[in-house]
Amino acid sequence: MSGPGAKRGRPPAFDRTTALAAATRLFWEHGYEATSIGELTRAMGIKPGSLYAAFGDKKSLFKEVVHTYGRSPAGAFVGAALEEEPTARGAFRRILREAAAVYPDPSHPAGCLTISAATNVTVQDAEVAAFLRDLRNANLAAFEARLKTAQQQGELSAAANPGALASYFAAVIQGMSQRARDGATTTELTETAELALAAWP
Amino acid sequence: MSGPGAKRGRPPAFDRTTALAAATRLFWEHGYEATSIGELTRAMGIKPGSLYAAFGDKKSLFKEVVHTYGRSPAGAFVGAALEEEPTARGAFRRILREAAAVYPDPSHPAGCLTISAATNVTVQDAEVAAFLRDLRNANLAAFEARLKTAQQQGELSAAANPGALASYFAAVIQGMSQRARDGATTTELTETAELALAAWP
DNA sequence: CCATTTCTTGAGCGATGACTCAAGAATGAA
DNA sequence: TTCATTCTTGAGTCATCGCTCAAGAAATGG
Repeated sequence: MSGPGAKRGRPPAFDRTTALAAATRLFWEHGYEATSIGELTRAMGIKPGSLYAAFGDKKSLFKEVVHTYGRSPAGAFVGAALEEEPTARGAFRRILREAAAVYPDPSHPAGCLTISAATNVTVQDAEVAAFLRDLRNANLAAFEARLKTAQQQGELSAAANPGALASYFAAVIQGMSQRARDGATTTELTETAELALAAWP
Repeated sequence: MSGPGAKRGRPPAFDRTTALAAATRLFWEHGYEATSIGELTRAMGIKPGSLYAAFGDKKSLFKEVVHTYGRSPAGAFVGAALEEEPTARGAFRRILREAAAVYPDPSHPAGCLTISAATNVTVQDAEVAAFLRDLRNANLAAFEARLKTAQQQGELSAAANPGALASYFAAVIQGMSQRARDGATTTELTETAELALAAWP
């Protein structure tokens, strides 16, 4: 008797989700190139052969890590605020305050994986750096789009500059991630967030 | 006949300063670990033996690079502004505007070497990451000291929070460096700088 | 001239990087 | 039981890593 979901062959000896979470922690903490396959297999509790069979090569594993990170609470709060908050000002206030709470949270590595995991790469891994940079610049574009909408709806004055504001908030958020990795606390980053909001026109 | 400055032995076939500049470009662009000895020797125009004789090991070379970078225009403008400007507000205005001009300058790699050259390191090079982090946090402390002085001198109101302001400006500057590496232009970063200054109490 | 000193050079060291593969083990299907 | 399928395992691939060293070359001192 076999259920409809029964798989043939030997079943995997590890849980794919928890293994991916272990890989996420390592990439988050040390970045793409500074995390070796040996460290990954040890943390994930599997051998190289199993890793390559389940996730493909190192780049594929990293991209899957980034993808799931972007759907996790620590990675999705920006998009959620942009979608859920009725006003642009409310959205950026929430983004900055949540960043101040999330980035130094000791339950995971400090800062934002997308911001800091591929800063230093060799030439042959330039593709990985470009992958994260495109994600960051897509976020910047989403900021600008939200601010332009606010301007059209009258929330933001016609004299305001949506592109400049978007670039400013992006810089502040990326800086907050860096500061969290340098040891800044939630209290400190909350003060930064409130000061940053003072620039709202 | 020998001049008083005459050195014995075979003279070096390369200029130490230009070789160091070549190493600086590589570390600035790719970071500490992503720059190999092979790339360094090729860019510096010397062989490994000469490099190790002249600069010690890779860590020593990197620290010397960071040291000279900190004395170059691109690395010294922060300290110069803090010392030379009569008011704290003038100092931070100048720092932010110069950062907007320097970070995307195409005559050298984008951003700040101290901020981005050791973000992703393996465990055995944690010392290098700590070395740069200490420099960044020393800069933060200098910010706070300057703001406290301004408060004592009456430039800054007693209600203002020097520590919070220092942390805020540090985050903005680190974010501007990141944004420059992501392709932000001087125009864009100048707008960021002006918006950041709006937070001044 | 020769001796001494300093630098260059090319070969090569051991360790580690990402990655592969044949052989064995664990399952469902027939 | 036997087969087919899927996963695990350990050994091992080649390339590159940081780094070293003996031998030779280029300078000065005597």
